[in-house]
Amino acid sequence: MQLGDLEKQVLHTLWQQAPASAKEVYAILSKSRDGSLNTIQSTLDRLFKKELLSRTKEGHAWYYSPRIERRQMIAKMINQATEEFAEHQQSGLIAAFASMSEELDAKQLDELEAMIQERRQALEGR
Amino acid sequence: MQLGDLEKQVLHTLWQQAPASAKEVYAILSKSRDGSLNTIQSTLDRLFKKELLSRTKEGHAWYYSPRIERRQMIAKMINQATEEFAEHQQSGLIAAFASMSEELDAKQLDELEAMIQERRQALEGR
DNA sequence: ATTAAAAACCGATAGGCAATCGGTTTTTAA
DNA sequence: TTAAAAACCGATTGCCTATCGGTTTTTAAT
Repeated sequence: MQLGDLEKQVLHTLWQQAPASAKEVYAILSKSRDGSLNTIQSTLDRLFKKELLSRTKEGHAWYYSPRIERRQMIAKMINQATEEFAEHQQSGLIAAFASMSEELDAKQLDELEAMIQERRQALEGR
Repeated sequence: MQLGDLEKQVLHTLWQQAPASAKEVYAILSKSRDGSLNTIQSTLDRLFKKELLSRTKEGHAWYYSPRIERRQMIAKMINQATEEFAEHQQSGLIAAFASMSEELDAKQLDELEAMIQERRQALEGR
């Protein structure tokens, strides 16, 4: 899944505020970039066709929402990256750790462990 | 950094066996794909210009090697993904964990913790 | 119902980049 | 010196994003 710059900006916008119509997205993005409403519209359309957005008709216009959360998107990208480059298919996160641990300091390791604990709790509570 | 399919295949090849000349890479890749030596040559050239490969002249031909290890490449892709999509720039790995932990089971958590321990050892030993 | 405005939809175009390869120049070694 | 090998150059194709003009469809007001 390859995303262009504008597509990413539109996704960002919708993660902050959804659902939103083409006009609304345009209103937000036109503060920081040029281009016409039509361009936003076809970008929304492209994202919709890529199944990254859902949409419902509210009154007159389509209202778009992301189909996946930001963090799921990140997870997806990480899985994609590791699939493409890792030797043996391991869990994306395990591969990620193997690849990045050398840059982590003690504090970040603490942070990670805290998150692991949290996750363990969540697993137990079922 | 955007990489095409062939570029990835060439990188894979060189991670397995480097340095290698265009001819050597071609010999390996032509087992599983069509295309001419020239195509491999220009792909190597593109990767070289992208600074993903280094090369030295050994005798008659250029011999190419990856400039970064596989795992560094993965780390790079992960950092790129998180930069593009994360809200606040946190460490790529921390973002990754936040994004992916929900899919981890107890066994994988154990694995992660083991790696964290290893990393702690490495940090102490200095 | 009619019509004007709003929005969606369609199609064309430009630009960037990977992949591809023919042909030419340069290098090497016999 | 020259034939073979390799590098280098340039052109082409195809794919995809971004862009927007123009047309059709939908909506809402009179």
